[in-house]
Amino acid sequence: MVRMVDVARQAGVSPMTVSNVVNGRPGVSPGTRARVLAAVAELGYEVNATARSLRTGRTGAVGLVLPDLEGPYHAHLFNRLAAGAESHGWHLLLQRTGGSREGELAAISPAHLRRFEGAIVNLVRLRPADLTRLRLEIPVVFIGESPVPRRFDHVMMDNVGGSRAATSRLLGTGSRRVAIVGGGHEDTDDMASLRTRGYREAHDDVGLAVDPGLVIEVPSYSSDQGHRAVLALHERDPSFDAVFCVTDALAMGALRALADLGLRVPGDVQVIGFDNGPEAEFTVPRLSSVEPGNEAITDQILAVLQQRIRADGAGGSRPPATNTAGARLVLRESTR
Amino acid sequence: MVRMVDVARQAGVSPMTVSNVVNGRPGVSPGTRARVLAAVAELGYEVNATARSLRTGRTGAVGLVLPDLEGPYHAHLFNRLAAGAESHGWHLLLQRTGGSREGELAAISPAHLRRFEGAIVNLVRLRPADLTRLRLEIPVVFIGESPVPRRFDHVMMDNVGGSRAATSRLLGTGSRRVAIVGGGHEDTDDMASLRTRGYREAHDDVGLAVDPGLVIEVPSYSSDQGHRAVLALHERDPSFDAVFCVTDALAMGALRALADLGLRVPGDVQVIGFDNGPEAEFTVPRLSSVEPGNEAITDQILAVLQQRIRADGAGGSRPPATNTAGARLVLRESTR
DNA sequence: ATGAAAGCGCTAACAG
DNA sequence: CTGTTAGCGCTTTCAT
Repeated sequence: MVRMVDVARQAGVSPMTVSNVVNGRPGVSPGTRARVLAAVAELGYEVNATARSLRTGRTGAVGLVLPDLEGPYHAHLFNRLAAGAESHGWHLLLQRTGGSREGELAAISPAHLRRFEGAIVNLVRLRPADLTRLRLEIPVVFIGESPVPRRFDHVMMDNVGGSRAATSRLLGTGSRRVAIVGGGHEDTDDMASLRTRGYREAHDDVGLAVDPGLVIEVPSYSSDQGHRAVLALHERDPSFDAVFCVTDALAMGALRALADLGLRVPGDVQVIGFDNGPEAEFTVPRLSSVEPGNEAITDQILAVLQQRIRADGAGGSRPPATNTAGARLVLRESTR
Repeated sequence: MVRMVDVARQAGVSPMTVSNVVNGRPGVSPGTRARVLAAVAELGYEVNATARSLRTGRTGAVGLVLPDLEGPYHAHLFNRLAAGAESHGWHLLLQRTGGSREGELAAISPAHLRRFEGAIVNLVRLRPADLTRLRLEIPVVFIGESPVPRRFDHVMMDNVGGSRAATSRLLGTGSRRVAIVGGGHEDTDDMASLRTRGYREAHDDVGLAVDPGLVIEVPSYSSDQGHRAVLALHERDPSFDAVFCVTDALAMGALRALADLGLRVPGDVQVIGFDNGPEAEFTVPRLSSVEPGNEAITDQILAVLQQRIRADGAGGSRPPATNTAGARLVLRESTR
């Protein structure tokens, strides 16, 4: 391995001068700079990021911690954030927790998080109580629906508003028996509960009661669960005339199940998803979906993170922010 | 930040003893160990991975370098590899190149790669000529179809065999005008060329000539390209009666385009994809696809990498291996 | 079984 | 403009 001292020797200068050249710091004469750069090229020197990081405490890398990459939503999130991070001068590295308690605890431990200058973390299993004693040694922005203690920054989408808009649309176009796939008890503030809250509010708006039999919980948000849920519902009670799925992945499974059942979409059953990923354009029929403001969310996350990273150490940092991005409905062929 | 010295002071021992306890090394009396662990718990000490890494040269992290996460294939690859890496005691971190020359060059520079103990790299833009002078300072296994110099380990799937099987099936079930979406010139060894080779071989097998008008190049392998390609082909020459898409993502777009055109699948046009991702189960109609041996590939990649990491420094490491995993056809509703 | 010394490669702070 | 000193937190080596 070629070290800075080797370059220094080769160029006949001190390591410090090499450091100054390599890092583009001012105050090096053109001649010296040229000799150093020549030595760098000749020896094929590359800075040792680990050593630099130990010395400066900065790594240039930002971590994105996600449960996994099932379903397209997280993949697109990563793509958008990676592109955005680039323009902030960071490298985004994705780490997976597997969606388990242990995986999440390990991922947010200082030992792992210190690889990064800052992190964007999406928890799904840990409860706020698990986080009360958490000491974060780097700036962290939490994303996703899992509630976190107030003292942390949290960027999320407008789950309630988006679900309410979707459900209102279904109820406003003749559907009376709207199922929600991926619904929950509304007794917590996780994704299932929040989106169920909007679903119920839309029912309240038109004076309709929610039938608990139409609120379907699922263990995960992948397509196979959507498929399975709709088949099971139809078996139990085929009276539903619309399905609101809390993710696009679930909705893709639901569309497949309706095709299996010989039901027409949107003629017999309307379907709306949530996320508005690129694949919504290519399902048969094309999927109507809640667009959660993906662009705005990406920008907000990175803005908050940059603020925190810059302010780190400096006093007067703003109080933690819970930012909510607006959602709107994108109508395609799966609704009337 | 709590350091090892702090723990040592608290426990009344030397830093070295703390190090021994924290790393589970033998030769520490039970009493001392207990006192150290108590101090660790009380102060909330976590080892500083950066410092450890600078000293030992090992990071515990393995990098996966991919162009991006467009389309489901790479996302599933990441999931599988992350799970596998876990069981080898590594953390898998995903880094994106954006699919550009500069992005790829930056990602494989020692500066970035040294964050990792080993890396799995999928290049799409760089040619072997760009890699001839490349000095890798950590073990790297290349994956994907982009050819790399012989001296590197390379794990890939059986592109030619898989494509040949898919095309043979189409030709064997009555189709005579089989288009390939994502095809290439066969003058290089990239994915498009390899899969086109199998496509041509299948034609040769039955004594049919390939119509160059049915070989459709695309700039990327996402669904919108598949959609666009099929619409354009139909406009130019609607005589095709089957479409072989070199990725599932393309095939999803193709299915959507055929629906737009009012063509029945598989009645009017048969469709086969490549990758056999989970979403192939949920398209309408369900997508027949080439299963490239995903499980086997994951295992091979990790096995080769572990071998290299363990052998690093030790002499007698085996010559670079080019492993090819077998492919087989999974038939669903989009074929007859 | 435990500890002291040295150093991984780099850069902040200061001196010249 | 350039160099010297010191040390980031940890672990290897060797002594006790």
